Amino acid sequence: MSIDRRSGCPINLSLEVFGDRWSLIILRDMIFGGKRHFRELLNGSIEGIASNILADRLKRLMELGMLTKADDPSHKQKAIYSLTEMAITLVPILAHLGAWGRIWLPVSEELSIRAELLEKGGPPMWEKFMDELRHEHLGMPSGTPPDATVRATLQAGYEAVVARKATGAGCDPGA
Amino acid sequence: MSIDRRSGCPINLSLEVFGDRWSLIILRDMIFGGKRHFRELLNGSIEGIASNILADRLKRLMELGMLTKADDPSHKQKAIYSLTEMAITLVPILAHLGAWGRIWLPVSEELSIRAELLEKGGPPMWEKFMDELRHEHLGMPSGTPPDATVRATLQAGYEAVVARKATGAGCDPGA
DNA sequence: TGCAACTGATTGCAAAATGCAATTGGTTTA
DNA sequence: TAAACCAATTGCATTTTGCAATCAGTTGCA
Repeated sequence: MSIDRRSGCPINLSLEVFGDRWSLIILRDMIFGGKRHFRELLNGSIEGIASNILADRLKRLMELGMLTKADDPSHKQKAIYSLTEMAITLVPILAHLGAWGRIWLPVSEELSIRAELLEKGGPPMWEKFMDELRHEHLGMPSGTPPDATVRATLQAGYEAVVARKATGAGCDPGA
Repeated sequence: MSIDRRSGCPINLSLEVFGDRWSLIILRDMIFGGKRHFRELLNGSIEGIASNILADRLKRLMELGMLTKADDPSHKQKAIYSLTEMAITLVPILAHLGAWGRIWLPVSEELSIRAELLEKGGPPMWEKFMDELRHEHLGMPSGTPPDATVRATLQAGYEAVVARKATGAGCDPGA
């Protein structure tokens, strides 16, 4: 399950890191969903990852230097997974990937609003988001108040769409 | 082998399109290598794809709308594969992926020079490259002379590295 | 103290994907 | 007419995946 090294081409090597069905999903949930624990990733993923696959990919991503693991002081069995700088710099790629998917694939509105906001925010927003992730995961200092984070902005956009769709679907008593 | 639709998330859907070991390699060889025929892709790929996998992925990429196939007028059995606009717009993602891989993974110098040049060229170079691909694959008009193409620039960079490494390795009779 | 719920995993097993070599039916070239 | 070339396809062994059940240890609560 380690790297193959079929060739030294950067695209090939990148593909060997996350060219599978689950690795990037896990990183997405950690980056955009703020998930740090095994259970959060297991139960929180809408795609429904199996626990053995999750365990395997977490191990693999650690071996590849994308994640680190630490004990959670609040619970002797709890582990906290952290993104490394290597994983944090994936943000622009995820932003592009989301933008591409939004154009060409049958995305759902509520799940693509984050991609839309991130695309509109452009590189400055990505940089801000990466700084927030460095603060959260690497303990770097941060100048952003907790209520003005990029993640909170994206989450608010998501919730606005969900709320609007709920009323639009006939749940609004005034309609 | 068609799309799963585990969720409507743009990143997930993108992953279902090329979240495997070979699809993006094939697209890379078509985009950067100018490969259009089955044999070119089969024998030209340094990673060594098997013919059944190649056939399967070409079929799948056609079903997904990333490629089209046409008869080659020069040979009744020859098929020409063309990129669609959907595939051409992958160029910025490939550029980012190459840049990321170049930083974090053990890339080889000769295979990463293209990624370096593409990164240095930035979005203007990517746009020019996409226009060239539209000309080649979609028959759009082009204002770029054949010797000043982005692909030719990248290829020249590659060959310069190969030549330098060959002399540096002791093949230079004057050394 | 006892027990259920929760922690990060591991195991067994069937199904699917992969990689390899050989082969297919047809076309072109020498 | 024979050899080389064309885009695949087939058979088969190996590997990976996905699912359900299970594991041993920890915590919170009655």
